This record gives sequence, structure tokens and C-alpha cells, in this order.
Amino acid sequence: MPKNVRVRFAPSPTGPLHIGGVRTALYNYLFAKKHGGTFILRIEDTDQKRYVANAEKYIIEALEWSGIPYDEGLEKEAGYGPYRQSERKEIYQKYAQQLVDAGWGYYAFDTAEELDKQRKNSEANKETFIYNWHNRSEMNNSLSLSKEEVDRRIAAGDNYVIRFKTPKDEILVLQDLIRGEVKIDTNVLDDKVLYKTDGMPTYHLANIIDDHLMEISHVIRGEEWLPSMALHILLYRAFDWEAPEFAHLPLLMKPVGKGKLSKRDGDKLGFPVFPLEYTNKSTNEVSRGYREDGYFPEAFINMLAFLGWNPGTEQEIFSLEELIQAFSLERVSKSGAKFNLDKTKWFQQQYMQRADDSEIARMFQTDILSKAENLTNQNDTKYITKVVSLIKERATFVADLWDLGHYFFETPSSYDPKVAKKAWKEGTDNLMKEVIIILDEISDFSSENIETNIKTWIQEKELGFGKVLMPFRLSLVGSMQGPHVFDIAAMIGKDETISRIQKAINQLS
RNA sequence: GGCCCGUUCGUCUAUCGGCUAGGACGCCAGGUUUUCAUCCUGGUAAGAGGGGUUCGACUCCCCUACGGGCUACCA
Repeated sequence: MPKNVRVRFAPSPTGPLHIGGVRTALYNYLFAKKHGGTFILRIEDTDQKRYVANAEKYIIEALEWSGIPYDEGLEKEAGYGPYRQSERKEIYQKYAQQLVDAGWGYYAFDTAEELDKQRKNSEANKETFIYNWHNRSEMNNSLSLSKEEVDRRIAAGDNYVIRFKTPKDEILVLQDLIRGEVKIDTNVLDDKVLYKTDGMPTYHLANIIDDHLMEISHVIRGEEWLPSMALHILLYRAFDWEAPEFAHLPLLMKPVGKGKLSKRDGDKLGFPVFPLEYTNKSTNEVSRGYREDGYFPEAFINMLAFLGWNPGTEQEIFSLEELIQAFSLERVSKSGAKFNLDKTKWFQQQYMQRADDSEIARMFQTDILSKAENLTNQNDTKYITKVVSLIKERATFVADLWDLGHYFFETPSSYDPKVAKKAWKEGTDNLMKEVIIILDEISDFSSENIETNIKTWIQEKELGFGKVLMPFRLSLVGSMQGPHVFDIAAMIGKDETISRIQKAINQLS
């Protein structure tokens, strides 16, 4: 990269960020870090009607949880601020005026109602309404009206917008880092509104001005912006500014059905679309988040990175540092990617298996065990870590650990009836009573010792392993699951093991 | 409707003119675990269609179809 790399993630605070937005932020982050550049957060709040108060905080928190914090932006001023577009009104006003003075922009007085009516008329006649070179002289604007009339209207306080005077008869050849050359005929472009009646710029104007003033080197954004790239390039030309490089990312699609992933899909389809849980303050509706569902941020990010990009090797598990090293825009795919929940869970499971037992134990303890009452060893970090080492391999989420290993912390309160019917037969109680006697005689109650003693006895008596081991497990666990049964016995100790068998004898015989 | 982008197993993707089209998820089967899960092994399954270019096309070009995006004084 010849230039100083500066990229930005510029969301609109109209609600929570969804995972498509997080992925866009991620690719920007990876690109910046890869090239020793700066990752900037800018808030594009030029639409005052759609502003949502807690969205900004949510976006920042989401980036932090994801492990991709911004270097520069809100509250991280570095001489390019403010980073909230609503606080940059005067800047846009000045540049909008400059455009008009240079003949690249013009005042237009057509009201929204008038335009809407014309659009509807055109549609009824199966025509396309477009506000540009072919009809701008018939509309109410400073190109069709006399200068006196325009001055009079402005002085009288008439509402006006500033539109871009799109040049005619030109084929633009645009360069996109992901898509290559894109050709656009300027005659099909419309004269976009750049400056609104309310004194705010539209996205297009604010975006170009900010990217220029903030010295953005690469614009990495969603494919939905590809159609407006022509206008943006034209604006850079109008201002006589050097344009940044562009890269339009493929969109994230719904896992089933048609269309791009939207904020409403998650709750409908049964998976989170948001990184963090979100409560809609006006409806009190709660949407699930990956964090609350128990995903590790590393797994979440790894999954997102692979939705539209791949390293070209067969490695799939990447730490953030490895992603930075491996990332390149050239390897971003061109077509949209359907989100896949199964694969997402698989990534989480991989991270779970690779995590340190002690780290998982800490989470298990704080998130689950500490919230329960009257559990044995619920504060014994060493014990919990040992439990985790025994059951982690069958878990995907920390929350799974409870279902997988609750019997390490409490006596089973019931026995799976189906299993009990199969495992606890006529005469089982007598066998279990003998097991109690054998166990009671073991002084070093280790897993190996218990196993040796029980198995020797089974073989001597020619009993058959299943006849003894099934009810043994049922007594300790309450069902037919869990790790090596002798490990469980050793963990809970001799007294508890014997007491559980006695309880089972009492209840099942 | 107009404009733009895209199209390899069900899904995410590899392949940048030589392919018996590779991997992962999912699914199926077998094995290990005298439980359950994990795990291991194997299997299933793809170049949208039609024209070119070429000794040779999944790869390049064109057309069609399909998918997606945009088409607001929203971003």
C-alpha cells in the first residue's frame, strides 16, 4: 500500500448493528491492521427522523465485544473530528455552496409532493421518472427559473434542496478492488439531492466530504452502495479531490428464502442477527444477541470473516491476529453469502474445545454455578476445572456444561424412567448393595482403584458389565450420559457415591 | 419497468486454460467409547442453459435464464 491506510466504518444510528454491519466493520478493521493503518468510526446521523438514541452506544459496545475496537472516532479524537455528522453541518453547508458556485449544483424548489405525483404518473404510464438532464429544464430549479426568481424565492424563505448537475454523455469507467471495472453511462444517472430542506446534507454529500477531510484511503462498504459509486466519483471530480479506492463487499443473505439478511430475520428464523442483545425501547421487544446466546467473540468473528472471504488454504480456525495476517480484499468473493447457523455453532464448538479448562471453569462458575444455591463444591475452582476437563469435549457453549455435568454438584433428584426400566431389573438392588460394600473397602478412592475393584468383582462373579455398570451410572448421574463412570465416582467421593447408590436402591427397588 | 452486480455440492467455498473438480458445515454408514456426546474412517452431493474463442474450457467472450442490489429531501 503506497498510501497511509485510513479506513472507516460509518454506520447510521438507526438501531442495533446487525451481523452484516459487523462483518463490514471487521473487513475494514482487518484491512487497516494488515497495512498498519487506522480504523475510524464515524456516525452518519444526517437523517434526523430515523435517529435512535441508544444505537450509537450499542455500535461501540458491539465493536468492543467483537474485539475490533476503532482507533479513531467518537471520543477518540485525532484531529479529524467531529466524527458525528450532525455536528458537522457548517462544513457541509460550505461545500454545498461551493458546488453551486462552481456550477456543479443547483437549487431545486420542487416539493416532495410534486415529485411524488410525477413519479406515480410516470409509473402509471409505464415510464421511468428520473430527474436529470432530460427534464431538469422543465422543473422548478435555478436552471429553469430566472436568477431574479430564484433569489426572490430564497429570500422569501421558500424550501429548496441542492441537486447535483450530473454531466451528460459520458461513460464512466470505475475501478472496484473486488469487482474490477464497472462501466456506467452518466445519462442514466439522476440529479441526486445533496443538500436537504432541513439544512442537512444527504448521505452522498456528507460521505464524500468526510472521507476527503478525514483522509480516507479506502472505502470498504456493502454492495448496496455500488450503484452510487458513480455519483461519488463525480463528486470527487467536482471538488477536484483525489478519490479513495473502493471495495464493495458482497451482501449477507437470509439462510432460507430470498433477499439480504435484515434486522427482522433473526427472531423469525430462530438465530441472532445482532452481536449483542437489543431491547427496542419503544416496543420493549427483545432481540437475541450472539453474546447472550453464549458465543465467544473469537468464534463469532472467525465465522463472520469466512462469510465472503477465505484465505485460499484449508485452515478455517483463525485468531484475530492470524486473520489480520491472512486478509486481503482480492480474496473477498463477489457473490452474496447465506448465513449458516450450523457452521456458526461449529466454529463456537471449535473454540470451546481449544479453550483452557481453567478459563471455561471460571465462566461456568460465574455464569451458572454462582447463581445456583446449595450446590456441592460450587466455589471450588480446582474441582470445577476438573469437572470441565471431563465434560468439555461434549459441550459447545458454557451453558451446556450444566446439563452435561450438574450431577457433579448435586445428587440426582430423579431417574430417567426409560433408562431405569432398562437398567434396573429384578435383583439389581442386591448387586448394588454388594457394590456399596466393595466401594466402602477402598481406601484410596481413585478412578483407577474403583475401576479395578469393581471390574475384578464383576469378572469373579461372572456378572456381565452392563448389569452392574448401567445401574451404577444411573445411580450417580440419573441418566445414561456423562464421562467415564469411575471418574464421576472418584470426583464426587466415596461417601457421596455410596449415598447415591443407597438412594437409588431405596427409590428404584 | 430502468440501471448495476453476481451465478461451482443443500450451505460456505478452492480452482486464476490441462480436473479423476479439493476442503468445511450438514446428512448417511461403519468404528472407538461396555452410557451419551466427542472423536476417527468412509460415503452422499456441484460447474444455470445455449452459443462462440482454443489443441483443450468451471476458468476468456456473447446471449438467455435465474439470483441479488439500487432506483427517497433513508443510509
